[in-house]
Amino acid sequence: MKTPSAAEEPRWLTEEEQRTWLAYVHGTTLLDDHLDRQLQRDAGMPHLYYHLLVVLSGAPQRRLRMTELAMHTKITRSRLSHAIARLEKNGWVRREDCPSDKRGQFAVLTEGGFETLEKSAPGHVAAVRQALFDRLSPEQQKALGEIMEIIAEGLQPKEAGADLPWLR
Amino acid sequence: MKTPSAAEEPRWLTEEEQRTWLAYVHGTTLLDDHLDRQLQRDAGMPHLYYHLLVVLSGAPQRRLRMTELAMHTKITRSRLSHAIARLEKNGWVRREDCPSDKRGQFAVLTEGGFETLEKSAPGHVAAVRQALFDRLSPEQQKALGEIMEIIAEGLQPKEAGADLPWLR
DNA sequence: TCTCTATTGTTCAAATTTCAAGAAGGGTGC
DNA sequence: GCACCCTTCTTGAAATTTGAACAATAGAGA
Repeated sequence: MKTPSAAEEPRWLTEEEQRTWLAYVHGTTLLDDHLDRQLQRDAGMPHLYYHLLVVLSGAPQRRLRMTELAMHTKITRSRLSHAIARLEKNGWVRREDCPSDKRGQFAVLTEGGFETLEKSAPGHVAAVRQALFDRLSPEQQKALGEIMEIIAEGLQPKEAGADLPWLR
Repeated sequence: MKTPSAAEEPRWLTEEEQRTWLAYVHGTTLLDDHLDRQLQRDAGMPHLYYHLLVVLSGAPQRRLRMTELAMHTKITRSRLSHAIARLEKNGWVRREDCPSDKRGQFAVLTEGGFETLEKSAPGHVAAVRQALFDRLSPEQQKALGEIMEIIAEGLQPKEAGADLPWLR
């Protein structure tokens, strides 16, 4: 008979799981750092900020409500508020009031923001290629996509009350 | 004849590559956030700090030179200095002078730090399992480990002059 | 020994992120 | 209209991270 569930010995990671997890932490830490530096150097902003511009550039009329943008980028609205404020100072984004909801704000990619994006996109793509795609076989690329989609989906449960960053 | 290489059209990501990359960004962003919150709630520290304790606990005599610890965790010495200072305030780590190199410092896991680790480890492992391993097939786990090792290796070139965080 | 360069680790200030709180509008039921 | 709760977004302070500069020591070579 086993001990009560509250005192159950946790299922530790196997050695192979530990290796996998450590590789995950190392790989993501190094890649984050690498892209943040590359973009800070070549575009004057960290990766997240660059990604915000990318998402805006692909949205209808290059604009998105704050909460939607937070949702698309998987971050909190607070973090987004600060980030947009900074991008606004750079002249790369401007805010616009939402006509149908007086609480709402649009983040709009400016022409200057778009140009900055165009200038820095080649370097960024090259960095992602060099660090990631150029090193992986087609099978590994496919696997990585599937794996990351599973992880992302798992952390965004559909149920009400889920702890999602953009609802905090 | 093609245009000079400096003006070469960059190799943009294919649609599938874009999906993979977006999934990567989403998955890692959400998982980072998830673990930081879980550990902040249950152990009173972010994931990196927890990981520092883990690495120290596995080192000989539960101690490591600062630069070694930075190397093991893929971060800069500056970041590590701040982190260790905070962990020291918590009583989870202490510093010790290195007898053979007067510049050197050891970060040493204290008994209190070890106990904190023991208390929070089950919850952390459970979170990693739930978010990652429980959702992936054995093949996917294997693939993820291999992929992340490739990425990590690629970002740590052996050549002199490489831009490694712990040498900055 | 002396000099020059490299390594080690820290520090300050600026930038970013987190967290808790709050202002303001929307929407429902009465 | 009003009371109530929810959503939207922002704000300020604390925590963390980055980047540059620095002091101290190590190590190599003349």
